[in-house]
Order: sequence, then C-alpha cells, then structure tokens
Amino acid sequence: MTNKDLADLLYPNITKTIDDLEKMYPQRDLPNGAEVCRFAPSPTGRMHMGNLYASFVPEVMAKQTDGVFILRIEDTDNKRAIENGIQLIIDDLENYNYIINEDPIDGGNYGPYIQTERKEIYHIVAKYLVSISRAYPCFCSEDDLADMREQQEKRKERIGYYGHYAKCRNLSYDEVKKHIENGDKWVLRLKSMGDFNKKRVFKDLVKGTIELPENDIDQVLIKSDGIPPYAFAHVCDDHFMRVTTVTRDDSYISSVPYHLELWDACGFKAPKFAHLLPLNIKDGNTIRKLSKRKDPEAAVSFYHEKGIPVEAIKLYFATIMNSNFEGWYLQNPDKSYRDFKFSFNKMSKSGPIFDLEKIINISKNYLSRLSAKEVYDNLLVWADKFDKDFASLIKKYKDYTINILNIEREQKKPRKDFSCYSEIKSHIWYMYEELFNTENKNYEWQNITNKDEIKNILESYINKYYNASDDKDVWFEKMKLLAEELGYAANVKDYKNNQEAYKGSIVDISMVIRVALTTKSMTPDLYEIMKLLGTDEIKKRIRLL
RNA sequence: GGCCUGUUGGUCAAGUGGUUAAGAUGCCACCCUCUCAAGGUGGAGUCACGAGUUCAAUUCUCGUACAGGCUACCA
Repeated sequence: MTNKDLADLLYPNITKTIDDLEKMYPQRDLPNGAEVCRFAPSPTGRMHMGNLYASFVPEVMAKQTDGVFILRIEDTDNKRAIENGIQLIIDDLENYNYIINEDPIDGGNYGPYIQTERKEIYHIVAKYLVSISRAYPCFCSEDDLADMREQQEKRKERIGYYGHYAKCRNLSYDEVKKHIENGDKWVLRLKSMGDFNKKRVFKDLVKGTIELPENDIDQVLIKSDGIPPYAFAHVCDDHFMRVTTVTRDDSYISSVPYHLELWDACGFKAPKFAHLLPLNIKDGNTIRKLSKRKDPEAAVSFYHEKGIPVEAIKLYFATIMNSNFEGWYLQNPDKSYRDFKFSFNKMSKSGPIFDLEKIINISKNYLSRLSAKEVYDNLLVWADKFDKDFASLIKKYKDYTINILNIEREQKKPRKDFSCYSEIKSHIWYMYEELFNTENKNYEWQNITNKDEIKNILESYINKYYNASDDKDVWFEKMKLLAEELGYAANVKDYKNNQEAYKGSIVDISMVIRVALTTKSMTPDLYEIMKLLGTDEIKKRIRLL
C-alpha cells in the first residue's frame, strides 16, 4: 500500500491538490518591496490596547510599502469565540482609521478570511503531507496521552509525542483502515524529522538571530474535529494569502523551529517573521502583560469615554513602536505618522510598558494643534455620546463655542489645557449663561477676603473704566489706571519692591474681576473672556455678588 | 524542571570596546507673565549584581539575581 492510498483513505473527498491552490492564490502583483502583512486575532471579545497595537504595526508596515493589510480571523478554537466578535474587531479597527484591504466582511481574492471557512484548504495540504509521508493519523486517546505525559514526567524526560512515544507513527495501512472503519476518532500528526539536539537558526526582524532546538515532536496538524490548531493553519494561510512578513506575539517565538519544519515539509517558502513584544503594565512592583480584565486603561472603550482622540493613541503607538519616531515628530509636528519610515529593527527588544501618562501628554499636544473648528466638531461627536446636555448646549451656541475654544489657540504656542474631550467642559462651563446660573458656584477669592473691597473694585471698574470696544492694550491700560486709583501697584515689580506702599497689585485687581466673572482664579486670557461674555452678561455677573 | 528572551535616570527610552551616556515625560528652581496654560533657562537622577577577556567593559564572554515567554487536539 502506498502513501497515496493512505491519503485517499483519510481524505476521500479531497480532490484538489496543492497545485490547484497555487493557481487559485497566485503570487501578488505588487511593487518592489511591498509588504503583505496581516492582523490575525481570535474573536474572543472586544479589542484592547494590546490588540490595537498589535494591529497598528502590520498596518503601518503594509501601508508604508504600498503593500496589503489583511484581517484574518483565527477562530479555530471555537470554544472561546464570542458572538459578533468579528464585527466588533472590524468596528474598532475602522474607528482607528486603519486601512484594511482584505477582511472577512468585504472579502478579497485570497479568502476566505475566517479560518473555520478554510477547512478545505487545510485538508488539501494535509492530504499532500500524508501522500509524501510527512503526516500520519494518530488514534491515541486523551487518556493515552495523559499516561504518556505522566511517564515522561516520572522519568524526567521532555514531554511530548516524539520518538518511541509516537506510537501511531508506524501504524500499517490495514491498522489505520480498521480504526477508520470503526469510526475511531483521530488527529493528523506531523512526522517530524527534527533532532532536538541540533539547533535551528533563524532571523527574527525584531530580535535578530535566534538559535533554538529543532522540533522533534509529532505535533497535531488537524484536530479530531477536522480543524487545524494554530501552527498548521498559520502556515497554510500565510502561504496562500501570500503574506510576506508575519507579525505576531512574541510568545510564538519558541515554536518557530516547528513552524519552519512545517513550511519546509509543505514545500513553501517561509515568510519573514517579526515577533512583537506585548504591551506590559506596571502593577505595584511587578510587570505583567496588559490585561483586559484587570486594567481599565486596557479597554479601547476607556479612551472613547475619556474622549482621547484616536490620532493621539496612534501617535503613542508610533512612539513605542520606533523610539526615534518621537524625535522626528517633534521636528515635523505637521506631518502624519505615515510619513515616518518605520522599521522592525528599531523596535524595542524588551516589552514596552504601557504608559497612560505619556498618552495624555501626546494627546494634550495633539489637541493643542487642532483648529478651534476641529476641536468643536470632535467635541460635539464626543458629547453626543457621553454628555447629551452639553452637546445640545454647544450646538445652540456653535459659533460662540468655537470662539471660546479659539482663545489662545491657532498660534505658535497654543494653550494646552486639556488632554481629552471630556475635560473641556470643566474648563469652559462658566462661559455659558445656563451653566453659570445652575452650577454651584464656589468663588475662588484666594486671599482677597474683604467683600467691600471686592465690590469697590468691581463698581469702579464697571462704572469708570469698562468699555466693550476697547482693544487689548487699552483694556490693560485701564486696568492699570484702576489699580492706581484704588491704591494698588500698576505693575507687579513695583509692588514686590515696595509692598508697604500698596494695598496690592494689578494681580489682585484682575483677580477680583476674573473670579467675579468666572468664579475661578485660573482661567485663560481675561480680556478674551470678557469680550466673549459681552457687556450684559458681565454686568449681570457683577450684580450677582 | 527543561528551553528561550530581556534588564540603561521615577517613567518611556537612544546608543557605544575609549561618549560630558541622547531625547521625551515627570519632579525642582529661576525667568517671562494680570491668574492659569504655555514658552525659555538651569538642576537633581541611570548602564541589575559578580567574575573573566582587554591598555580600556554600560558595550564582548561566563555565572548569579530578577522579570517575561514557551513546554496543549489554546491562540
């Protein structure tokens, strides 16, 4: 009996061959140097920052080489899949404006893009491996394997299905046939030719040259449910999707020798590998992988709710991906991260620690460079979801709100008050009549405690000096005049040099007006605020006291 | 247990057989200033430990410690 007979016995319904697949999924016609990369998540739940970063890297690399970015769903472990998982992943990726060329929903020429729908492809390759005697069926039960493991542990041997432990390796055709006719459950195993005492050397784009023992374990290629585990699926998929660079979690690195044996056995040319370090987080004194459950800041929704712009998150990803990005971006603040030349070998070899503080800083800088109109539009989108009352307020006062947001913005050194959209309201609420009248007001008078003096300053100002049409210089001159009239120093230095001669300084004068109008001791430019508030509102607020 | 990988200021991190060991962020001080936010200037603070090779080691080698990963019909 030949291997071909065994192949036909195991896969009687598979008629296509590897050659057919090669024709169905031809080499891609792409420019020189174009990378085909993919993000291959399991649909086990919502994306978190770790996933988002893991997809950022291949997307960027594909795009900057005019290549292709593929989304492939690895759902071979259907125990863990959740309903709707695929759509949730696509939603998050699109929310982050990743450009996906091929995915399960919109398709592509190299699909299907869901592993459980690629069963036939796996079986074609599996049948081929049987036919060249590189794979064989194994009928060992879970108990058999547990016994084997126990024995190996007792003898302090390596655990696994290898060497003389690979009992089913030498089953005859007739024995196999009998099992099959009995309807016995079976898995397909690789017939490994590796030698554990020899080293397999390979190059990882991130980590450099790595040396690991060859694989000698007859790993499972096809599970008893007919679906392959990760490794075999990866080889078939990445080959026939014509992926040029495989990016994946660093934890796969120790199984690369096995994967390479598979690539070789199938007769496929292995792609380049880039093993990415996972995002870590500092938890007390220990460092661990970012966890969806333990870390609220790991959830993508955390950033939606806070209103941290997705662009800022991507800038953060760019900085941790290639640390020289940060310096480049400082020099080129107007450019897109797309213009930066990323490379795998600039990636850190130790896992980056997820740093919320850094994200906030990046976000702050990013927001400060937006135009008032852009901030307004984004703020409205955020508020529509998370603060409906505020949304309708800024819709009602659209131009007014844009003007508020434009205070000390759209200039060389703009203000950097807020790091996310959810913080904006707390900075500008007092500009709205509605909010000013309804919020609990806590006037921050600081060290100015004398009510009569406060009234005196305000009345003098509003009656003798205030004029809505003054420009900023005139406005400030008048503040100085007011100060002098009331016995305050017109400039701070005079006061500092001679504190006894004055009741205070212009600082106190402007502070009284500032607090009276806004309740806050710290605000942006007072002149701008007063201009926007307008005479009526100013007078109303002064009268309130 | 076995096999990999990593460890540079508080944090994120460049980098090298001879460097004043970048930069960012955070902190402190000062300047500017009507408050704030910025901006400017300055400051404190680092090559995990122990051997070895070398004229010279943060860099190369070995060991130790610590951390992470793999060791499934999970991915």
